Amino acid sequence: MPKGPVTSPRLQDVAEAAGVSIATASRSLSGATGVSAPVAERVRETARTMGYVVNLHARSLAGGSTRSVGLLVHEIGDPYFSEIASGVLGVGAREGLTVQICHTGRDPERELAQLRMLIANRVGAIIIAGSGMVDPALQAPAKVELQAFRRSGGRVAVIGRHHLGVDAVLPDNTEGARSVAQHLLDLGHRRIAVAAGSRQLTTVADRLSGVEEAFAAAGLDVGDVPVVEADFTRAGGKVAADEVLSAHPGVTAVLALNDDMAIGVLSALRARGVSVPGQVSVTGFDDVAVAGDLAPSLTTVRLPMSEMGEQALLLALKDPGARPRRRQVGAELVVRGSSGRPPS
Amino acid sequence: MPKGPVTSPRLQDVAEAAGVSIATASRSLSGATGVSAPVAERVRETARTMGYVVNLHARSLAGGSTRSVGLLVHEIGDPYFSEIASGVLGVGAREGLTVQICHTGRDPERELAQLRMLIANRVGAIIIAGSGMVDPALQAPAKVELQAFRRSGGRVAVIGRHHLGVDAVLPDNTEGARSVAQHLLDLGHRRIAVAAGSRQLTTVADRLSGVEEAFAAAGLDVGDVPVVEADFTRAGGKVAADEVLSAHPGVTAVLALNDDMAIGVLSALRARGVSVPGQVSVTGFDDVAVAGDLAPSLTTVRLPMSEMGEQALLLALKDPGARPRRRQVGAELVVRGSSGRPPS
DNA sequence: GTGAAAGCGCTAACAA
DNA sequence: TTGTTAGCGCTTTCAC
Repeated sequence: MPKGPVTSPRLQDVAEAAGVSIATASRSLSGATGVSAPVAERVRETARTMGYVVNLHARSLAGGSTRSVGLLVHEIGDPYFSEIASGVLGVGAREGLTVQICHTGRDPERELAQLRMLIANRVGAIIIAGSGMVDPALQAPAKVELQAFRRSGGRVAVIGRHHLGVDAVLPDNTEGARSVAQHLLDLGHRRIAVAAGSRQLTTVADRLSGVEEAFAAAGLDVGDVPVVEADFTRAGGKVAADEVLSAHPGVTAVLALNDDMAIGVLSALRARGVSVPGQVSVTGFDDVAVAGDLAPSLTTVRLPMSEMGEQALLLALKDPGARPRRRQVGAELVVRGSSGRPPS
Repeated sequence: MPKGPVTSPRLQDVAEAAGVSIATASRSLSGATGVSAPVAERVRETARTMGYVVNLHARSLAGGSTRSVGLLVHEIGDPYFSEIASGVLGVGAREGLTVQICHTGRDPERELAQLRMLIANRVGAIIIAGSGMVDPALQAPAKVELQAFRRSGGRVAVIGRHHLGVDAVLPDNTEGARSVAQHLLDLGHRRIAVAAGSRQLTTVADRLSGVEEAFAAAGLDVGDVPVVEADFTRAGGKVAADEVLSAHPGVTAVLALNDDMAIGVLSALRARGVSVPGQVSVTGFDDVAVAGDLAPSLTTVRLPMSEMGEQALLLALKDPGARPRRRQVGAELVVRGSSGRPPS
């Protein structure tokens, strides 16, 4: 952008003003050892009065190191990702790192383009948040890029299951889904519909398998359980709810595979005059901040998103291990007002 | 971070492999003119097969220009800011810019530190989102820093704050607040409490003045209207609601100055068994994505957050004008289920 | 159309 | 403790 006469003071200028060499000035300002205290202080003072700000591009070019990380999310406006981002920004600030955030829009091509951009920016670490794809082929180009990045010294961590062969923070999607399904079964529900996102998403696949596990253990025929696939969003939840109501009118509970869909389901049920949980129970997954403030408040599975973001960055910052590390994080059932006994 | 032997191919390597000079290679890859088509294509092909990725630090050092922008938000986990960020990331991606996001936590000191970091990163533009402080002294250091940044060619735009003397996207807080207050008056409410954030925030001050304007026009004594000051958050909304119920039991409507507080108010009222809008009406401000999905759905004032983010970046990207530009954005009343006539 | 060479602002040997 | 100097990887005159 700036193309004109950009004129910020350089280290050179500070050094001259302070009457020292550029090397001494550099050492003073970067807090390195080997400078006498009074000299260092004088340099810092001159820099301050001149409004000098180090040029990090020059620093990282010369020093070879970077103090920045990249974060790839599907959509920052989505609470799931914004809470993860919050965690990442938090430790980033603590560690003095700058964080570059990019949208992928769940599109492998855009993901790849943004990945390249981050690599071009020579970030020290890349965090990828959000579900992977069940089909490894879709992520193959990204994998190639990432491995080259790691070979050249970059660190990578992902949140959620991926076929990327890197450090990962893994929420226990299967167990979480099993527990919320079990919760509905315990309440006495037998006619349960699942509102799911695309089965191409590993998150959906994992959660679905947890649900099926619980159903199977309860002696239900998994084949009989309607699984409605729609967008993994609020709008998708509405679509799914409408389909459930029209195609499976006897259903007494809708188990949505994320909170966003659950909110859409609640909204669609309200619009149709179906009482929750009186006629139909609804559950979600993730426990986004607003889940507890909905009416009825949403029964869901809590994932510590912010903490997952923190963990991912911390993992990436660690010395690289010989093989990929995994940080399992718990998924805890949170029972609130949207689930109850089925109508008798 | 990476300190070890980082070895990505350099432009030099590509040039050698393609059998051209480094200058020609540079021109070919940056899409500059003055290279024959076949040569350019050959260079690009070699670069591709070698996995070459330009080093943007080197590029901006040499070229003096940057393709990155900084975005300062109070807290990315807050939907208000995450929706703004979404807009910024959107045009950023379209324009091929990287976006660095920082938290300020509404703390002038952290804001200043993050600002310095962005400047050190030599971003081309800085976007600051979120309310400013009524007291200009609190922002004085930031203002100094920003002006130096602009003098050295940087662009700046703010969202929803004044006093900084830069391009600004300004939601019409006063008019929006006036219209929602008028809405409550039209419904017949006379005993209205306001749930406000700190009056130190310009956003709060502006919205408050709109509310008072409406009240005064209706012949109400503004001094009689209880204004409860609390955190400008969900938790603050709960606190405010509790205080309203205990100190001003006759109130028939709570006008919250943002949706976050309104959600807290709704939650507190529900906990106390107060029906909305039967006994008490509640209104918000911002229209965050979830506002329409609450129960009752929230009457509020819509701000086009995502669009505000887009506008701000577009403004910053424009050629700098002689004097600060302002993009006024409308604040539109959205009547939903949380407001109704006062109990008779 | 292509190449040689001079920096961009800084860090990090190496000398003194 | 301080200074000198050689790059980091790239863009961009200026010659050819």
